Amino acid sequence: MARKPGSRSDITGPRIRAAARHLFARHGFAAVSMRQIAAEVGVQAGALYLYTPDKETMLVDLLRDHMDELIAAWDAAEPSADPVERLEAFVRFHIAFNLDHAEAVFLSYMELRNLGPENFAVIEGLRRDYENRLEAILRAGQDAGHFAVPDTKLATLAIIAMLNGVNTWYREGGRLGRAAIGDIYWDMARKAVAA
Amino acid sequence: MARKPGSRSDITGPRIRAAARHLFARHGFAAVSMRQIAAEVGVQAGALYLYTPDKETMLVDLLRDHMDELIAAWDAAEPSADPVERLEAFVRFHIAFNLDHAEAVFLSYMELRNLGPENFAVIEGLRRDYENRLEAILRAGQDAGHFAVPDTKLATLAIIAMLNGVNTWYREGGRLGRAAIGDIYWDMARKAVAA
DNA sequence: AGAGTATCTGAACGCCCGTTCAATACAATC
DNA sequence: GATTGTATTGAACGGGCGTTCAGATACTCT
Repeated sequence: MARKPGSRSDITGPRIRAAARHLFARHGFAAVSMRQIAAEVGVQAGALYLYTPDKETMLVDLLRDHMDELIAAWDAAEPSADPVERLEAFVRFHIAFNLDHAEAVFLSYMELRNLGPENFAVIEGLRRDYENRLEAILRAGQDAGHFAVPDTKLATLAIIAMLNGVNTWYREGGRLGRAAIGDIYWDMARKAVAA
Repeated sequence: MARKPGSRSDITGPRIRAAARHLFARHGFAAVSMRQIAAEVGVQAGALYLYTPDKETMLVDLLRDHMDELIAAWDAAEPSADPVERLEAFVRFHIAFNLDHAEAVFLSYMELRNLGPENFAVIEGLRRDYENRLEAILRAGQDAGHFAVPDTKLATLAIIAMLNGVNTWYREGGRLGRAAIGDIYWDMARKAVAA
């Protein structure tokens, strides 16, 4: 046997990425073998190397694509210029996006330590880019007198950490729907930075 | 060679636990081999099995001991009966304890997925015990009219997630000392749940 | 129909894994 | 100083790891 009927790289490629993302998120990067990923896709391990030079590159590509998508989605949202409304939009956006990309979010926070220094720096830089967008909102609101935070950078990190927490407990079909969760977290975030 | 000079189980045991905690936190449970842990301690891999039946038990013992210590430390603190003062004490306690046990905290959040179902349930139960202590504070403050949270359980999880965030960026000798960090997070937490 | 290219297999490479265990050197006790 | 119990080695077990590559099959284009 060799090439399989119906095989096409633009089908197999995404399937490999999805399988890797799923398995890495579920069991951890180090605990998942190339053979397991291949089995999930239905190919032999050797075939993976048509799509990635090595295992670590597979991970860093997943992380970078996720961070790029996150930043692009927020930039595309283009909410109101008012800092308070912007903050509300950010809170709701962040929760919704993270719930829609739970596996990639999990990976982005858990598997950074499996990256070499240069790959680590790339992902860390993208994360900072995203954080800076929230920090700019807080600073603008502070300057306009709507917010009063003791430390802008810490408030940024505190809000993001708080919002990220949703992913650890949210289950589809649970007590609260996504809209209700957005309402609740917006209430807490708003008050936390209120003047 | 066999038994080594000066060898005693009450010395080697803690050294093995410390090495495992350190290496698991740094590289991840699955990425660390028994031989690496043994090398860090200065023994052969086989010697580890005098101290643990297997690798997973090593991890779950670390996690359970950490959670037990966390809960015992908070219960020993016995702060004021006033909900607002209790919440302030909790915020400062949680940050301080987590910074003092950064590796174990990291493990407790990252490596649960490497546990079998029964071990997972044990650690998850201890975590819930701890969360319930904060939830009780919030409920008491709510009943007394000092707090106004839209959802007590979510407020509990939101505050803990926010406080846990400190561990991801804190570095010894950084811009802010621990006391200042406690002040800043207490300010935000207080306002987030304020009536 | 035939050539060329894209896709995948299957076997192999050297290496490391978690775990077991008989042998053995030291410590503790008397 | 002899004896008993404790702590450890070092080798071995079967198996899985990431990665490479020659060969084989399926599509695509002319």
